[in-house]
Amino acid sequence: MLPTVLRLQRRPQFLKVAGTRQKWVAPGLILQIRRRPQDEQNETEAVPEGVIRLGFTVSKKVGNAVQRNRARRRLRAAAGEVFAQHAALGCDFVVIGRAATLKRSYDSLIKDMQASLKGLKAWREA
RNA sequence: CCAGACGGUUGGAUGACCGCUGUUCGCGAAGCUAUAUGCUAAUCGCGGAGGGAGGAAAGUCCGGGCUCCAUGGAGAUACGGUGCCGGGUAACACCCGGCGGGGGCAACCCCAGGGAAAGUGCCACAGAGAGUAUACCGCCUCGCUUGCCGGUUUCGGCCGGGUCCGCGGGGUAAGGGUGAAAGGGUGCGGUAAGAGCGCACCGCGCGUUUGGUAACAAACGUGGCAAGGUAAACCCCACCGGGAGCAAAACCGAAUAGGGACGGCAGACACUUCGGGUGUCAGGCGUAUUUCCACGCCGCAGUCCGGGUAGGUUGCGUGAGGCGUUCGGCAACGGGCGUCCCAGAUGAAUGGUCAUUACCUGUUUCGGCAGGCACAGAACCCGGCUUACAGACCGUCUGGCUUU
RNA sequence: UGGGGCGUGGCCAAGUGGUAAGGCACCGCUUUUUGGUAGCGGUAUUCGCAGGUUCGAAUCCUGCCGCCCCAG
Repeated sequence: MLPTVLRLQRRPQFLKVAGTRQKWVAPGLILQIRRRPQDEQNETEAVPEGVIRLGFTVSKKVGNAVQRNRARRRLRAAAGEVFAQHAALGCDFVVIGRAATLKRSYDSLIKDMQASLKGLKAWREA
């Protein structure tokens, strides 16, 4: 049974993840992580236990709208393969696209993602 | 064949695996009920079918639809916009046809193209003079003085001439020079020299006639040159414009706090602006429970109502719609008939990966190999404009060369 | 979506129709034993890009490009 993967949908959620200052920079992407504390359940946005939440950010530095869309789609496809299998439970992630995301091959992108999870000690064997 | 002008179409293809998001159908969950072999507005899951970025989706420069706000009607002022004429259109700053001006051998292209005899302003430098024109050089004429020439002489001068120089008065605007621009141009006549002073042609203004719906054009007559440029300087004239925007707007509506209504329970005293408020004691609640003390909070507990936040739903795609055909029109476009339904997201889908292939470039041992494959992503919708764009294809026309 | 502003030497910038000030920086010279200071001289501008109006445009008009800010 694979864990549920939800999407981050609000700007404050993204800011919370960025506020932890925990990140890993890979050639094809940047990964930010926030481990949700247990006592967050009594807040308004209660999230069930063991759920992985994921958000994507691609800034205007990457290129025009077409290039930004393409970068986000490649990251989303790669994350769909990696995160449900190997990401630590109960964490929020933000994946940031870089200019190299467009040029980098798909295999390298997946390896970048796996290395980032291991680097942040959020790797979980399937 | 080469060079060019104009108009239009298109914006790679196929397959495999894994996904995303609407629509629709079926089943199930779930919910409701009269508990049955019933029902389905919304929600979730599974399966089937079918749909899923553009010519510019872009810039947000114009014009509309739609929604709300304001507004009794009409007008004026201010502000902003538009600006040859006619037509098209829901409307436009758009489009079509025509006129005028400019460019090109031509096809064809470009033009904010109303008013400068209503007024104001500006026209640097240069130049004599820059807007009631001017007079520096020059040209002509008149006068004077000196020199000069001729005559005469009593040798002091006098008379005449007026080529040269100078001074003064007048005439002139042809020539020189300055400038972006010097107050019509060329020629002939004319004159002391000149000048629209006169004449011819051209240009310009005015009038009439003819053609044209009109802009305008042509012809004839006439004026005798007056009226420099600039309105993308102020301005004048004509016409148009209420404001804001789908994060508009409508509906549903949690928690918390606050507001109101209802009846129930609830005390006394003091002060007071007599609605109520404040203080003391009493009372209630909380600190697991009970009693006392202490502390904190306070009218208590309940039912209902309205506004309204988060959030959700609608707005939201049948439309000034696409395609085909026919009729009218030079055309833009309009009418008729037939046919089709064609994206709907909201941290935002429309894809990811791989393979084959088309095309282009380089290289080649002619087997291949390497690289590239434009501009660019809907966000309420529509009509335009502007800007970006690798290539491919089609049609019409112009000039040149060659051949027949 | 709506609104506003800016773009001038390498940097900061003035100039609102008449041919682009000033300061810092840079280079050279003088002064000084040397360096600094001080003084003198010099360099470099398609005025963001393109078109138009005008005799003439950084300036006026139109269309683009880039950057910044504000409101929701």
